[in-house]
Amino acid sequence: MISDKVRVRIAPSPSGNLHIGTARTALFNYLFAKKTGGEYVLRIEDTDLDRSSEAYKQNIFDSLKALGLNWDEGPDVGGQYGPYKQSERFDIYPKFAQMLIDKGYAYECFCSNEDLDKEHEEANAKKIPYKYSRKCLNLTKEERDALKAKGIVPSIRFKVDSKELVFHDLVKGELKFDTSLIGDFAIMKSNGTPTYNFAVVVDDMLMKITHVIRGEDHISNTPKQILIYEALGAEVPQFGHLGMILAPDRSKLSKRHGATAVSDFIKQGYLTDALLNFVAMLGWAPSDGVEIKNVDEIAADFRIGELSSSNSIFEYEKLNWMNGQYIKKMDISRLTDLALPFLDCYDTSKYSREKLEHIIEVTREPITLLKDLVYDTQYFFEKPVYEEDSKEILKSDLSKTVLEKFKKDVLEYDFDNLEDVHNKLADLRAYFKENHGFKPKETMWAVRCKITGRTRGADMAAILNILGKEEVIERLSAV
RNA sequence: GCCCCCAUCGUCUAGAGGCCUAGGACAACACCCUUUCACGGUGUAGACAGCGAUUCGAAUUCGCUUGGGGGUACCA
Repeated sequence: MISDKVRVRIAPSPSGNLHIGTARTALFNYLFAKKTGGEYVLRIEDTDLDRSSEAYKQNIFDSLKALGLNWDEGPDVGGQYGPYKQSERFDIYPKFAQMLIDKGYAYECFCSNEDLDKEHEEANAKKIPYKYSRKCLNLTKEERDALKAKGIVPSIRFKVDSKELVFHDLVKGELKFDTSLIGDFAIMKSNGTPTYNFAVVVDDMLMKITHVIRGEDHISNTPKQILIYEALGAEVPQFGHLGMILAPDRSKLSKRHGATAVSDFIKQGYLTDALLNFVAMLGWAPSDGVEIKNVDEIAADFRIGELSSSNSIFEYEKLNWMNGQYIKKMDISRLTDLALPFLDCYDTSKYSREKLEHIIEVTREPITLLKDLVYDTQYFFEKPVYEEDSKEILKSDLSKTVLEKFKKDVLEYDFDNLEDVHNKLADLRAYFKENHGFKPKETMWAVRCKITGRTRGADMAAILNILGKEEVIERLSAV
């Protein structure tokens, strides 16, 4: 047995910021571990040194942590099966490759890139599927030594025998492959580093991974990997392949479609809770039909076999809606913490923390993104900027009539008493309705436009309460 | 080209032979509520890709077609 306990992993390669699709894969692994009481490990797959970078690695850490997808074992926290960075495991792979050669499952290949390119071209010209020619399969020891003496460093290829390979996928069901279609593939590059397919198997084996849950772009790697497990004499883990996330044009979600990295979404003002919740609903549905759920609730209801096996399209409408729901319901203090960085274009120091929370509280209702707050709170921090429709409204006789009275009445308002302000405004509406036949809406528009420069915004009483008497009078007097 | 995966409203999905004249959510539209925007409420519109087969009966099973996606590297 590999392990009695479920052990899953998420293995991103640091050749880019944490992609939303990778985040979803991480989520499902996390949920599965959580549900089964298993362990969840993070492994950094940086065998391709040229494309990997420290900054990307850091972004992956930060994003995963921001999402709350904390790992039990990983490069930073350690664990008994480390190291958890492939570049720190380079001494491990050659041993297993050599073992495979010794057992006759692999062989050295001295073909140059040019040789290989030629084989590819020939196959293309003949319109037949490419398979490695096995030119180096039967080289004698003398021939190999001679090649090495010439300074040629070999790669190592896995010898693929023909057979039908079947495995049961956790989400797709039974999957069949004819291995005669797979050519002998490289497991070690001539530079001494392992190829992806080899490194994953060796690591998953050594790290005692029991379930490999990943995107369906890995389906075709799976037979190769199973072959390696078998050659290594290791127990094959269970595989589960998720459908992918596609852009609205049904192509792969990429930068040209906008944000793809979790950190991009966060920068735009998406809440990590909402992001996680949304992405979970791509391919999974709650049994009670309630879609707004936190990770714990999702984990409790999670069954891996219920994952949808088809691709899903990433549309912003629902994400935006969900984000809005979270913003409306989130604890105001926490929301304020998250919102403040977005408001650094204003001098927020003129308000107390209490007042700032109050500002967020009264402006949070209609927003979908935290960055919407920048526009929506402008008139709290700066003088109003009069928009076109407001200017029009203020020009009317109706508005002038209202403001004339309001300006006088306001002296009597108890600005610190929100309820009082509320009632006084109600009186104002009632007065103009009775005496002038103005609609409540029209009365309020006059006040709102004058004070905020806009026709829309937070509750008017709250605005007056926050701004305070002095500021309100000043705005009313300004021309 | 070859191999593999997938196919229910615009989107995310429920549905595992009769409970489906196909349910929910987002978006849309209408109305209600209302000091604006919004929230909330009530409605309307909107889908089983096509064709065959199995069956008394198919969105659900099978086959083909079409469409979409993935893979086909000494990238991961």
